[in-house]
Amino acid sequence: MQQRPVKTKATVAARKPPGRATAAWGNALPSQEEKDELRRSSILRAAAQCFNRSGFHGTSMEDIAQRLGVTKPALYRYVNNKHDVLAACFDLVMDMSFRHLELGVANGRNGLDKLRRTISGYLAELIGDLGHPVVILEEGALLPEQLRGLIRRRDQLERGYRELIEEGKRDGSVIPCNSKLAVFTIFGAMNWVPKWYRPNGEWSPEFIAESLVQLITRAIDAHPQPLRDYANGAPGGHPKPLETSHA
Amino acid sequence: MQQRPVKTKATVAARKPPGRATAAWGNALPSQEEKDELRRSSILRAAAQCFNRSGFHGTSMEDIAQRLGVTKPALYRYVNNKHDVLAACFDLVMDMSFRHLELGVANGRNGLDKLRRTISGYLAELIGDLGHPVVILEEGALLPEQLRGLIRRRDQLERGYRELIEEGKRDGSVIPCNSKLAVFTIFGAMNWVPKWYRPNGEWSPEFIAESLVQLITRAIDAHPQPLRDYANGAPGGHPKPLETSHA
DNA sequence: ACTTGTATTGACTGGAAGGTAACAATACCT
DNA sequence: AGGTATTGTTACCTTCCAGTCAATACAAGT
Repeated sequence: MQQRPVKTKATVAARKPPGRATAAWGNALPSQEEKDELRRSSILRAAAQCFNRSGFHGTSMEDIAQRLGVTKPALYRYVNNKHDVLAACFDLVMDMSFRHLELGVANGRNGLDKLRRTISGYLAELIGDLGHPVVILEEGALLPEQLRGLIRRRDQLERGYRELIEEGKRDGSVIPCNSKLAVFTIFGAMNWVPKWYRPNGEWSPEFIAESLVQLITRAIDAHPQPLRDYANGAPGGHPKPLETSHA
Repeated sequence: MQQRPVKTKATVAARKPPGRATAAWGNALPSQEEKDELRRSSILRAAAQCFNRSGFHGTSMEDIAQRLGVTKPALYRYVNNKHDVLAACFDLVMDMSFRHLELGVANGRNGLDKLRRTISGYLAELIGDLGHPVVILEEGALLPEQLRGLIRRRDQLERGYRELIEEGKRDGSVIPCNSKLAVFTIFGAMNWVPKWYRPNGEWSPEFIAESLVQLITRAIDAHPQPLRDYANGAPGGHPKPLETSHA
């Protein structure tokens, strides 16, 4: 019996288990569904890297395949089409964003502290692994219904950020300000990172994440302190590839 | 005698003047070169709008032509190819950026004030006319030599910003901070504007530009004051097209 | 070794888009 | 009106790319 290729999570779940022993090796080695999902997320990571570099339309499916050492048709066993790949990337970014928002809300002591933790977590993950789907640009490439879904989630995320700012205003940790504009400013500063950050640069990821958080949140901090640990003096630093320079 | 189409400024300058009277109407109506240049910049404006919305690869030459009410081949009378259009757009952005930097340097009273004026001027022009070529994204679409030129100019611009920050550190208007990171943060916040700003929104361009400048520069302000004129309270505001929401 | 289901590929198709060339229309001068 | 430079269009060519399919290599159980 020839089975159709596995494409979506739903399809994966619907496949009936093969006749093979289902729990040999104590489930130590990945099951069929897990292997599929592993490959699928590999594709998403590679796609995100390409999209970040060249944009959606500037990336071909062969580019993605090449990065994985396979050929284009192999991808289509795990994804339906290019638009779904982009949408899935956006989904992952939003998942990650909400995760850090929840962490910040849970652990922060006041509005500003919650916001700091949220931003810090997001930045750390963003910087630590650019393979992570950033893809904040190119939303316009989504199909209309996909775009609607993304906008709904992004608006929800922005509301979460704004609520932290409003909370900070009430508890006195944040200055009076327009929370919408503040969030836009914060998002801009955060999402600009992939434009200039490159691994093997002159700063460690931790330094960058921490410094950026301090810089960004100082704009709305009711009791601004001097920045800690700022690397001052001549940047000097290591040379970088020309493509991104910023010297 | 059939003349080849006019493409570049150089080509335009090289054309010998026609036998027609050269200064009729007291030069009140545009000369040939001026007409060409007008149409050329119309193309660049339309292209920039398309690029901002859909990215370089997501925009076809027919999209640009349609926005101008002509057909694709008409464009090629004034433009060599799509990459040149993109490069020209970037050039215009850089011209504008440097113009405001020089204005800020000339008129500001100290480092921070110069920076404020620079940012304010840039933002005002950016917001006032989104037709202005923003195109900050999609640099990767440039051809290698074009990219080299852009990076050189952008690095120069960033250096100009950094020098203002350093000056502010010396004169006490700016806190000790890493000027590179500060500039990246500022650029991110500024260049994110096209992502969320739409005309006919709930705020006036002046309000947005002024509020953003205050927010952004407060991050490195040695003597931060409360924000002036911030629009507080419930955003309420007018509904916006769904595509961009941010509700 | 044989069989069965899995994973990947080479070859192909249709459509979109950059770019060109010959032709048509318009404006402008005499 | 007639001629001429200018401006724009229709038709076309070529390249690139998303997506498909039949055929092939691979893995694993028996």
